[in-house]
Amino acid sequence: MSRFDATENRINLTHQRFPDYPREPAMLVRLVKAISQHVHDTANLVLRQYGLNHTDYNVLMMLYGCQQEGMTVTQLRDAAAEKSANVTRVCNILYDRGWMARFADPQDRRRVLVSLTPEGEALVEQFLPSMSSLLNEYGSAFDAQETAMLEILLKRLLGVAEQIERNL
Amino acid sequence: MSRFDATENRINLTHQRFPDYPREPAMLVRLVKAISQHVHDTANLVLRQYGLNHTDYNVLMMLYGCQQEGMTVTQLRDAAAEKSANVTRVCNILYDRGWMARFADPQDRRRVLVSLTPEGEALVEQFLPSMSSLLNEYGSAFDAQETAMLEILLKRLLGVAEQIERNL
DNA sequence: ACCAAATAGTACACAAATGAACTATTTGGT
DNA sequence: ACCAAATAGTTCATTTGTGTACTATTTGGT
Repeated sequence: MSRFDATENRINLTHQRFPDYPREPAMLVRLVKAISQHVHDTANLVLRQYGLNHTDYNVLMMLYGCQQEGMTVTQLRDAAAEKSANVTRVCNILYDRGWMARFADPQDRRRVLVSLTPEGEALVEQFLPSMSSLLNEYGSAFDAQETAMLEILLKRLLGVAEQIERNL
Repeated sequence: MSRFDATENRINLTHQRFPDYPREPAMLVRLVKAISQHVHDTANLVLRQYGLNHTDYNVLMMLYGCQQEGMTVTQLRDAAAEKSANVTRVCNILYDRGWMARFADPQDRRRVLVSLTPEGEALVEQFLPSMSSLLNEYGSAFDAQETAMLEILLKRLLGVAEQIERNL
């Protein structure tokens, strides 16, 4: 019995009490929230042994997957889907631990470029097996076709969510 | 051009550098995170006029959709998918504002039962139109079949995520 | 009946996230 | 050329979220 049943029952009853409350999107949004929380919590458990948390990991992975010599903090903010102030906070931590390098962008003096240090690269490659295993477990929920379908549907939902936020 | 493209490019490159890093589930997990964040941010904007934030809303909705006279804090924790300490924190706020009632459970002296006050019910019904509109906008991304498919797939992913966490 | 283990909810210290303000720099319009 | 508006990144105060410890109560095994 999933804990989500409790959530679902509440949503169904809300829809009955207030018929304009749209059951389906409410469910989707709650499911997304619950999954995100679980992933976050589990990732935190896995990453603890490396002295990291999920947010650190997200930022590090975006740096690892960067093909230029460095990326701006704004690029990192977008890729990691974190607020600017939080990116700065996490970057400070990573920098203090020697995993991140910072240098001025010669093309725009407002900008700071950030990249992984060799120690940072080594750290990432240290935790990548564990995190890959975890991700594979999530992926095991679906076959290839379902995975592709889900990616398409989620991308669409994200597109709409981004649009809604822009229009506010 | 979605900001998610930046994320996707980093994931693709990471997969090239480290082929065991599973591109598909990494994408799914990142999409879920991004959507959750957008929903959270937008909900906060919408709810601000009522003096509420997204977490408050989530808790209130679980209370509104409760058919018994009250629910235990543990039930609320499960339904709202929040940590116990956070539920207590939010309940304190709602209680202080007169939106929530608290009383002892006659059947188990460890338990506290919580429910909406009439003012709390009125508050919920005040913001329900706005939040319903927002949810309908998210739902507009899909037709009925896609919605049903997405709900099924996300429920499965949540089931796996819950299982993984239990096994740790 | 007794007692260890489990449970319920809260307090509290701390971590993580965020909004707003800020300074420096760049851009775009006149 | 000038300047207002926009941008980049950081700081900082505050809010939000969480892990752990705690007390009281209940459960389950002997």
